Amino acid sequence: MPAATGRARISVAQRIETQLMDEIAAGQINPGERLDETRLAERFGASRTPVREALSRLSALGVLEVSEGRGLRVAQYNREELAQMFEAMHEIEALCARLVAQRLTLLAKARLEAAQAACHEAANQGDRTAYLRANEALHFAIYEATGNPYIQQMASDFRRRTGPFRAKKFATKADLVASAESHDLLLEKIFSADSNEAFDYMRKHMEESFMRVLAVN
Amino acid sequence: MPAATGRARISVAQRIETQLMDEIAAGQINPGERLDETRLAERFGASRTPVREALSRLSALGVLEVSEGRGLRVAQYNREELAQMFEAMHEIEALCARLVAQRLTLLAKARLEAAQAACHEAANQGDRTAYLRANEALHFAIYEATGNPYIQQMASDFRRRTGPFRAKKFATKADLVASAESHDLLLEKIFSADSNEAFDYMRKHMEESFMRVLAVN
DNA sequence: AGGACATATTTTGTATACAAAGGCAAGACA
DNA sequence: TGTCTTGCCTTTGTATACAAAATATGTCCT
Repeated sequence: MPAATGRARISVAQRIETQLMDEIAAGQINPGERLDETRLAERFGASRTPVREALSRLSALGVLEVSEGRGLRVAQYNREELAQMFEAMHEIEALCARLVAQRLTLLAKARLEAAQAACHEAANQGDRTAYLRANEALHFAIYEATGNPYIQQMASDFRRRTGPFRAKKFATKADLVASAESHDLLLEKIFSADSNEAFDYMRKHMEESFMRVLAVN
Repeated sequence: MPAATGRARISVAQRIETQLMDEIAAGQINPGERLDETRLAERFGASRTPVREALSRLSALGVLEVSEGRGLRVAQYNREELAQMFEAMHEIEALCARLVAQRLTLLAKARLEAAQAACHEAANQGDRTAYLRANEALHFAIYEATGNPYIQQMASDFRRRTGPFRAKKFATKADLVASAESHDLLLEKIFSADSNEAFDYMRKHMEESFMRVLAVN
């Protein structure tokens, strides 16, 4: 197919990959759901080749897994696996918090504060969707503030993989507000430049988060 | 990779992927080197399709990167990027050491000791190739001993990505012996169940390692 | 001789065709 | 009625063909 006109050098395979990734992270496609190449090809108006490429990459990233029988499914975890994955994410996030506390730049601090403000606004309005987005943005801002793109990447990957399971965790407005307040404390620790405190608090924050996840999964 | 537990039905694409991964990690294919689909297809006696799948997955894993112009190359890093990547690896390894110290099982301990014995043997014989393999095995044993497959995966990925740069680091027999002795201390800390000591010492060990890498890259 | 334009070649990306491996269903036999 | 077998059919994996983009090459004109 003639590549899309204009300067968009994005390949069909890439488009499909990011689209699927987004839908999976947002929980629009559920864990365990099977992905049929032919159907996807049809849906995206492309052939199976770019679809396969996208699926292949996603499975390399651990977002998809090979089904026992055959085919690819959105990765699905039992409670133990969930716990392990969240443990990994906790550790990475705590590591990030420590690093940020150690090397916070003014720019990064400003970004963190802006992200946090967005969280509070969404929480106060009880806008669940907006809060989810703002929450993600805040965490990504923390990763970015480490100044280490590899750590950032690693943390982002985990957040994406756990996305489907965290999506349902915020039920009420009170949940949102509580989460935002927890962020306040977290940022306070980070800004205090006490890296150990930041590290510990992030672990605490993430554990709380995981308990909520367990409650709904 | 969650290698299928069932039958060993290996696809051509998988074979190519692992083969390339091994060669890259071993430094047989150098960073910056360009990978030509057609040539690889020829070499593996397959068509471009499975080659593309393998390359695609490897690039998703960060082992390959898209060249500025076009095409895929083995990922190549300048000194700053190298430092960042090694920092990430250091942190992950230190994290592993801490976790292992916290939750060491007898089986894991036995495995670690066996791996360490293999290191010593290779070092004493001055067998560089054998030492490299034994060294890798020891580190992988540490990852495995965390009991967390996701952390294990993450650490393994980093080790593979940094593989090409660490490959040349052991020049003399003395280097090997020194490394093996450093491992002795590391395992001692881990076995002592003092997770903070293990964490700190692993960082130290990795820093030393990185200094060597910088010297040759 | 030098530059600009055109053409060839290389290379990537996508589509389609084809083959093989399981699963599923229907029918046969106990 | 239950189970086993057989054949179809879906789905995956690989090959090949085709199209588009980019770079390299060459030629022509000034």
